[in-house]
Order: sequence, then C-alpha cells, then structure tokens
Amino acid sequence: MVQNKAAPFEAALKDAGLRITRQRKAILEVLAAAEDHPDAPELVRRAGKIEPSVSLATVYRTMTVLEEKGVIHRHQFDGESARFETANAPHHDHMIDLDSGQVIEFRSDKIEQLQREIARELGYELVGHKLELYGRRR
Amino acid sequence: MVQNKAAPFEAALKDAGLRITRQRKAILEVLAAAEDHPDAPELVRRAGKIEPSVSLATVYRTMTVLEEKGVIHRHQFDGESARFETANAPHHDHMIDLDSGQVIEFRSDKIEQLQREIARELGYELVGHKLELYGRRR
DNA sequence: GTGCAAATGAGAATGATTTGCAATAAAGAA
DNA sequence: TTCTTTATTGCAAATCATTCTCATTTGCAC
Repeated sequence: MVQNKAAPFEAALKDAGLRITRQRKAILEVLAAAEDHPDAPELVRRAGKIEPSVSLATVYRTMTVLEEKGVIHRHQFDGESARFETANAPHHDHMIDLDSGQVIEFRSDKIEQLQREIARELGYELVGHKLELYGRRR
Repeated sequence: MVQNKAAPFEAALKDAGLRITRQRKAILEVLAAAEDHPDAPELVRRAGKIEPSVSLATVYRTMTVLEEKGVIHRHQFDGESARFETANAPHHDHMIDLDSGQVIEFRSDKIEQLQREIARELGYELVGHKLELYGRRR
C-alpha cells in the first residue's frame, strides 16, 4: 500500500481541532512531496492539479495556521517572497545560490553550539535563529 | 572643534558623484549618531528635526543608493519592516530580543570561519550571509 | 550668476500578504 | 443518512511597506 506522506500533517491538523479540507489536503500533499522550497503562487499551481479550487488566499491562510502549529517553516530569503517547507526534516540552515536562486540545505552542529553559547554570554536564552549563506558556485 | 560623524559618509557620496543635499545631510547625520537600528519612518522623524522637508520617499531612495555604495546596511528582521545602520562599524551579526525588539550586536570569528568552510564544502564561494539570533533575557 | 541634470515631495502605483463577507462544506449528533 | 453548527473557502477589497511618476526645486560645475 502506498504510504501517504501528508498523513502526519493531517494528523497534526486534527489534533489541533482543525478541519481537514480538500484544499488543505492538496496543499499538504504537495508540500510533503516537494524537494524544494516553493512560494505561495507555486503552491497554488501544484496543489491546483490535485484540487483545482485551491486559492492563493487559502494557501496563505493555511501556511499561517500550519506555521503556528509548528508544522511548517516560512523562509524569507533576501528580497524574495516567502517560501515554505515542512518542518518534519531535522533542523538545518540554508545556502542560497545567488545565480540560480536554488536553495541548498546544510547543518553544522558546531555553529548550532556556538550560537547557543553566544546567546548565553549575552544573557539570553536562544529561542530561534536564522542563518542564511549567500554564495556563488566556484 | 566638534567632529562631524557624518563627514565620511558625505565624502562617500561625493566620491560616487552624488549630490550632497540638505535631506541627505540630515539623514546621514541621524544615522551616524544612531545607537540603534531605526526604520524608515523613524529616520524621517529624527531627520525631520534637522531638516523638516525630509520625506519618506527620500529616505528610502537614499537608503537604496547608500546601500549600493556599501555605506549602509539594510536589515529585515523577521516580520518587521527594514531597519538601517551605517556600515562603518566592523562586521557583526544581530541578536534580537523577542520581548523588547531591542537589537544587540555581536561578533564571532569562529562562526565566520565556519560559514566560509561550509560554503566551500558545498562548492560555493561565500558572498554574504545573514545570522540572526532570536532570544529572551534569562 | 547661469544652466542643467540630479534630487525632491506628494501622491499614485506596486506587489506581497491579509481580511471581510456571503456561500460552502467538514464533522459530530441524531 | 440527514441535520446542525461553525470552520473554511473564494473573491475581491483592503493593508502595508516600498517604489515610482512627474512637476518642481536645487546642487554645483562653469
């Protein structure tokens, strides 16, 4: 049997007392399958193939709700509009290819550790962080 | 004699073949004196005390020009509107106090170094980066 | 002082995201 | 299944930050 990758997200919605609508199902399915970091119009495009009635407003509304529930992450790379990705993958940061716009994920435990140390030194408890590297292929 | 902190920025304008107008003078003076990271409306407010004719459009236009010349930095913290700071201080990153919105500057050579290494490992030349820590006072 | 391109203010335009509202449709109850 | 309640939706209008248009002003080189 085919395993539905979107199932855990639907469960999260249900747990939060939210309804699982056709459009949310479609959006989550698309997001769960995405290898990249699509923005809102792109989600409308992709989800529209499954459920044509998905509107831009609903995508934004859904992203807001899911972000509050911690189910997805919203990224705002430099001048671009917001992009989204599911939050099920282990934590990582992003490197943005300045020429292609492509986003590469990476993770550095050392940097994570240093960040926590720096926050503590400054008298703060680290709640979140944003690390983006911008570069060009060499 | 009182040293004009804005002088180097005016020089940069002149070098770039740009005109030193009353409004630019006022904006630069305010930015050079700022201990914080003001946004555009705040710059209008402060510069307006020196030169009342400073408009929002001019602040944005000036910030764009100065950013291109590398004289100032533009920051886009989480959901907020853009904030600015002069680029004369040595490079640093930012820690944002989630409760007060206050911005604390810090610098970590180790992290800078690690970032460069990571970029190289990924096959990229690091052109720029953005590191923001979000935390709460402990 | 003159002349002219650069710069400005005011307000219109833009683009991304949000919101109001009437219509629709989940999901539990009957 | 059908009924009821109320969350969710699409559409279009509204926001918000930022940029642009254009007529007018003003640095500044001569």
